[in-house]
Amino acid sequence: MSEPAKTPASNFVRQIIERDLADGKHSVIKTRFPPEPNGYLHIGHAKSICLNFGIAEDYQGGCNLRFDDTNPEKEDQHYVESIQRDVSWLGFHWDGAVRYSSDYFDQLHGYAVELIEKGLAYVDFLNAEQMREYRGTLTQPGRNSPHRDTTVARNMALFQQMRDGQFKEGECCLRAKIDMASPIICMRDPVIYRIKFAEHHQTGDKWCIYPMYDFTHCISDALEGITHSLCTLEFQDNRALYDWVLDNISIPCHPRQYEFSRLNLEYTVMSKRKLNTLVQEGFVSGWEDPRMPTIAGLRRRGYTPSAIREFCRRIGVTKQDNVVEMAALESCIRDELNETAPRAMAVLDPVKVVIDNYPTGVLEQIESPRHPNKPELGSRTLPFGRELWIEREDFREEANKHFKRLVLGGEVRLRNGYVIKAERVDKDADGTISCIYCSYEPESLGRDLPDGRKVRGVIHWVETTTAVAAHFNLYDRLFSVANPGAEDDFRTVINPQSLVVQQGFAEPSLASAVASEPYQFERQGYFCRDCSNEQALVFNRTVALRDTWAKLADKA
RNA sequence: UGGGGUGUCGCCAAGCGGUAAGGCAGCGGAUUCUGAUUCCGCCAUUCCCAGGUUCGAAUCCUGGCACCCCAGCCA
Repeated sequence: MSEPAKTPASNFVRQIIERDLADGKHSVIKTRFPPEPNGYLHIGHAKSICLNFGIAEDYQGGCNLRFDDTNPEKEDQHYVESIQRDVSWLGFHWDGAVRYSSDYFDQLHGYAVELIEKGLAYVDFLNAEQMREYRGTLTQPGRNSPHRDTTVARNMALFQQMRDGQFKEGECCLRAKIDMASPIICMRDPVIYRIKFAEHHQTGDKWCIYPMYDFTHCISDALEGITHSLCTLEFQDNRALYDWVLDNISIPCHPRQYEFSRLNLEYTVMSKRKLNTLVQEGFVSGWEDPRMPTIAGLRRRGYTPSAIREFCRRIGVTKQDNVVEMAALESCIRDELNETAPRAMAVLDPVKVVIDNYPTGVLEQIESPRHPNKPELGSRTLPFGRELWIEREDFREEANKHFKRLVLGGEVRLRNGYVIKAERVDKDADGTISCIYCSYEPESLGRDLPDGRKVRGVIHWVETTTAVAAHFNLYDRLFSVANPGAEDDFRTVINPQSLVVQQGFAEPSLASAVASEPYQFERQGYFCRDCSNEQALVFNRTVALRDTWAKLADKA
C-alpha cells in the first residue's frame, strides 16, 4: 500500500513511558512478551505483542521474548515453537536470544534461600485443603500456619530436602512470610515453590521443585532489566506481591508493572483452556483451524500480519473491559485486501448456461484486468465459450425490480464479457433448474449496448471446458451467540454453520494459485488457497465482501 | 459484605478545568461492467447518577449506583 504509515495510537502506557523518558527515569525502554508455552497464541496475545514490541520499536528500546515456563506439566516444546513462529510472522523481532524463566532457576533458587535466611519464607506442611481453610475468605482474615515459626536453620534444611526430592508432591511447599490478614489475598503467605516430579521441556529432570509465577515473573523481569512490565488487568492485585519480592531480595533492578485490559471479541472465546477444549474434543480441526481466533488460524484463514497489526492499532489500549465486534476485525482485512488482492472469478454453486447463438467449438480469450482500479496490476486471460457456469442464486425465473441479476426474458452483463439474455430453462424431475438457455449480444464485449440500452446487473461466470474444479470453505463465526464464554457450556452454542463447504469451479488462472496469495473472487469475497492440500484446489474464504443488498429486508 | 479496578454514541476510543477527536457499525445521496470499492453528507447540547466548587466541569470535591478481578501447591 502506498499510504503513509499510520501513526501508532497513543495510550496510557505510552504516556507513562514518555513521562519516564522525559523525567530521565529511564534512557532506554525495555519490555517483554512473556507467554506460557501451553497453547497457541491468539488475537488477544497479538494485542500484547503489538503493545510490547511496538513500544520497543517506537522508543528505540528492546523487547524480549520470554517463555514463562514454570509449570512443566502444562507446557510443551511444540508450543514454544509455534509461539516463535507466530511472533515472527506478525513482523516483530525480539531482542537477543529467546529467554526462558527456566534460564533463571538457579538464581531463583538462590533468592528463595535468601528469603529463608531473612526469615521471610518457610516450608509449610499444610495440605491444599488446609491451606485454603487457613487462608480465610474475602471478608475474613486468614490464620497463621502452625509451621510459620519454624527456625531459619530448620527451613534451610527442609528446603534443601525439598530440592533433593525427599518429599512427595504436595507434601510441603515454600511460602513467603508476609501477612495472613492482608486484605489482598495473594499476600497471605503465597506459595513460592512447589514440588513437581515432572520432566521439564527445557531443564529436563534437573529440578523437582518449581517456582510459582508471582515469585518468578518479577525476578525474571529484574534480571533482564525490564523497565516496564505490561500485563493484563487480572494481575493488578499481584502487583503488591511483585513489588514485595523485589523489595525483599538483594536485586538492584525494580521494574514497574502496569496493567491493561485484555481483548474480548464477539462470537468467539479467548481463553487457552476453552480453545484447547475445542481442539482436544474435535470441534475444530486443530489450533490452526481457520475458525479459531489463534494467530495460526487467522493466518490460514487469509489474514495478513499487517491487518492484525492495524486491528490492534484501532482497538487501542486502556484499562476498560471491552468486547470488540467482529466487524472491526473484518474491516481491517477488507481494507487491505481491497487494495492488494487481484480479482478473479469463481462460481461456488454452479448452474449451467448455454448461449444458443454463440458458435460451437469456439473459445475466445478475453483480456481482463486483475484490478478494476489498479491497471498496474496487469491482466489475465479469461476463456469465453458457448457453455458457462454461473451462480445458481444469480438466476430467477421471475423477480421484482430489486433483483438486478439474470431473470427469464431479462438481460445481464457477464463480468468482463458479453451481455446475455435468458430465454428458457430445462428442469430436473424435481423442478431444479438444470440449464439456462440464453442469447448474447455480440457487440457488447467491452462496451455498452449499441442502442445505448442500459443493463443493470453484472454477474460472474466461468467457461465450462476450461474451468477448474475447486472446493470452497466458507467460514462463519464459530459460535452462534455473542458471548459464548458466558454460557454454562460453551460447546453447546457452537455455530453448526461455521464451516460450509461448496464444490464449484474457478477460472483457469486459479489452477496455479499458491497458499498465502490472496484473491478477491468478484462479488463473493476474499479467498486464499488452503495450505493443507497440494493436489486438490481448495480455497478458504477469508471474509465475504460487504453485502448491503443482503441486509435489505424487502429484497426481491 | 474485605481489597483491587472500570464507568464518554450500538462497539472500540480520544479528552488531563476553557466549552465532546477518530475508527467500526448504521443511515441518506453521487459515481460504478463487483448490490464491492471510491466519493459526499448525517450520526453524543452531552460524558453512570445526585449534589458541590468554579466565570467556566466529561475533566476537581462529596455521596451514591453499576460492572469486572482476587479466596490454585495455574499463569
